[in-house]
Amino acid sequence: MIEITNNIDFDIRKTFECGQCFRWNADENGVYTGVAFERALSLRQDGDTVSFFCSESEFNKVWRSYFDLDRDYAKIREQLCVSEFMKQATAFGKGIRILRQEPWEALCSFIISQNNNIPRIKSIIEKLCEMYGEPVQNPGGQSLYAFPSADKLSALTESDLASLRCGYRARYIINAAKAVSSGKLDLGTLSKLPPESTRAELKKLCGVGDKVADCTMLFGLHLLDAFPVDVWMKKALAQHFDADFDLAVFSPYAGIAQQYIFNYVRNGAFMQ
DNA sequence: GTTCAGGTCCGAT
DNA sequence: ATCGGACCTGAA
Repeated sequence: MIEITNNIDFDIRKTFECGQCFRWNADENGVYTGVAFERALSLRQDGDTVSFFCSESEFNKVWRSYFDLDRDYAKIREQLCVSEFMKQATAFGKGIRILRQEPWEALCSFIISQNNNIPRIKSIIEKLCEMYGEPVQNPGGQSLYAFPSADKLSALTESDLASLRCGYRARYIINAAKAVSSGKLDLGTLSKLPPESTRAELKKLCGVGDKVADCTMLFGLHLLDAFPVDVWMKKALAQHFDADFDLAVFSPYAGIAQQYIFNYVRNGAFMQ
């Protein structure tokens, strides 16, 4: 087990519940368990101490980067405090960190998320993992599965995904898997292109528009300036920002700003 | 029965 | 270029 102490800027609940990911779940004791990079992890938090139930080498090799622990979010929040609203949003979201999720998982998950609600999104993704993901070792006992590879999904047909009940998105998933698996879309080099090209490449996929492309960039490619705008963000921008507001003031962290704003308008009334 | 949910596609202007 | 309707699904 690894403990991070005196940890003033990492709140695992906020990080997992702020809407960026779909596969981390808490048990009745507040212990979160999830899977990434074909590994299961459980972790818990007491005050400013976060305990990772894994070896030190695994923590350093996988999870330190996954949780973006070497970035100074306090400093970024200072930059983002350009208005009273942003002061409130950043204060409310203090402790959120943008996860470095796997590119394919992010792309596929946000394709599934379109015009859908969160409980269904989660259940579709879990079913997808149970059906086609590789089982991972889990000291905690319960069966856990990795997110299925694009290669694996590229060999499926829409009828193979029928039991997911994901509707018209099944076609999008398989098409995207084929593009990635064949190399037509190279997720490995995508983040090295100019951001507008990255976005354009993603949007070539059927079922990937602005929102899904931006979520893939922010959450899957860790391009922190990507700024996904969904219905909640539209409302927030209309209500709390001038019409001529220039997002460039958030650069290069517009995506982190987005997450604070989204979390504040979406969860503000219910969490604290 | 209707509406809604972290949008996108497609055809009509 | 922009706009509106259709779209799988299942919970409320």
